[in-house]
Amino acid sequence: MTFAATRPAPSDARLDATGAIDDFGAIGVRMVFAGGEEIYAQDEEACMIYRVIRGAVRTTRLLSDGRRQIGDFYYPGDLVGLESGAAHRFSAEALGDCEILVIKKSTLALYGEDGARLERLMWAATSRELERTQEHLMLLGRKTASEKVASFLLDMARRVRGDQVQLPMGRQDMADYLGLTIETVSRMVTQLQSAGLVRFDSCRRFQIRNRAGLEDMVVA
Amino acid sequence: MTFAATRPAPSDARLDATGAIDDFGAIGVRMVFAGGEEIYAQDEEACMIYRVIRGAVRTTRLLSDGRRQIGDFYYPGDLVGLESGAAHRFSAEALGDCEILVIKKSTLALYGEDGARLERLMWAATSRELERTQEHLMLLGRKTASEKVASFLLDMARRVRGDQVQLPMGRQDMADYLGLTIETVSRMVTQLQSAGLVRFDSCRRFQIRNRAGLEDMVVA
DNA sequence: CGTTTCATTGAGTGCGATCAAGCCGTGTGG
DNA sequence: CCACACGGCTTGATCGCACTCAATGAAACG
Repeated sequence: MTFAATRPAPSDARLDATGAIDDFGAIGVRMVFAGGEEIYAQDEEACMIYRVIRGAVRTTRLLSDGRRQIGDFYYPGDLVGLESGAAHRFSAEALGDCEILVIKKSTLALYGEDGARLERLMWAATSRELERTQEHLMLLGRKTASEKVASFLLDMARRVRGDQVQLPMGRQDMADYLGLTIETVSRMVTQLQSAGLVRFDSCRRFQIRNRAGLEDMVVA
Repeated sequence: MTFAATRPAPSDARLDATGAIDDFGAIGVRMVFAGGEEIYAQDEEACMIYRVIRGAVRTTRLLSDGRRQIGDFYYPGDLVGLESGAAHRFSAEALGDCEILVIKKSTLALYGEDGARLERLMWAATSRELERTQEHLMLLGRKTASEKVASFLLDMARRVRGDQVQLPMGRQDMADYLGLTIETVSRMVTQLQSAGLVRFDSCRRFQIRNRAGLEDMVVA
């Protein structure tokens, strides 16, 4: 099984227009980021929250010696940057070109009743974020490499309607999310494919061939 | 280096009296739990929150084949059980005898302005919880065994005033928190002690001998 | 067509897990 | 008071999963 790279086109973050999507109404500014661009930095003050409109985002944390951990991946509709009271523990980066609604937290207070409603939404989102992080904890602490990759692929498949799944991230990002090396991820993918559980059409596109079998790997 | 067991005395959970401590005022009921007793179960509906008054609590999650992950340890003043909207992802257990203030979430609404203030407190606590969990993520995903144990001991030492630290948990709990086996934890402790970084007077009591050296192990 | 970048594969290593004693402090009963 | 058993901790020997190092393959781009 051998697939190769797809490179994102580099470009500048551009201010676009005042955003206007469902829950967050006209609050905030829409921005466009190119693949790999930083949305906010680790240790930066956390005064904004970000909502993905199009594309995908990853949050990453770097150790001084270069080891990297990805906190989570975010997709259209998700809120990014809730993580903290003061400073961001992770940085956020565009994963391929994407469009982000940037909202200043302090402005929410100006919107009175609506602002309060949005704050409740943020709390709910923070709570869900915590749940996902706890699930991630279990995966990192107590699952084997093949279980990690199987869990990940199932999780990705859950997000889409059809059975074709398009991955917005490369193998290195998967590895840094799962606490593995890129080589191990690659081997596990090959192994899952050999076992007939999944089928990769290209390195970023797959379908599940045997959902029950895949779910059995994940234990519980 | 060889230390042995200290066994907790078994007893029943007893209802005590209506609690009355700082922020949460007279809301809630104080209860006493014996070491090892379950405070709430995995998958149980999450309608209560719990505040540690005395003793310590661990949250744990079990995989069907017995693998266990500890989410976090909680100490006096900490809120437990914020984790979720609907059902608890982890169970909570007393770690040695302890005293817990149990608060029904729905009653907070009855307290009007005060209730709203407490809800804000809960959000802040949820946010802090998320931060701690993210730190834990980094530890599980990208740190070595010795770094994990060193991080843990530093973290425990941060909680106390003097330089004598008393651990409320045994080696198995440390292992399940750090994503290691009990044997590896034991070896790393021995190793840190041989290196002159810490000194264990008994298996649950230690002091830091070389803080800078210990901090150097943790990378960043 | 060469370069670049990411993915896959192979060979060998090492860290942490597993299996198995042994140790120590505590509790129990003669 | 001592003998013994029990549970938690430590230590040793060995194993194996995932990492490391290295080479190759496959697409995208100038």
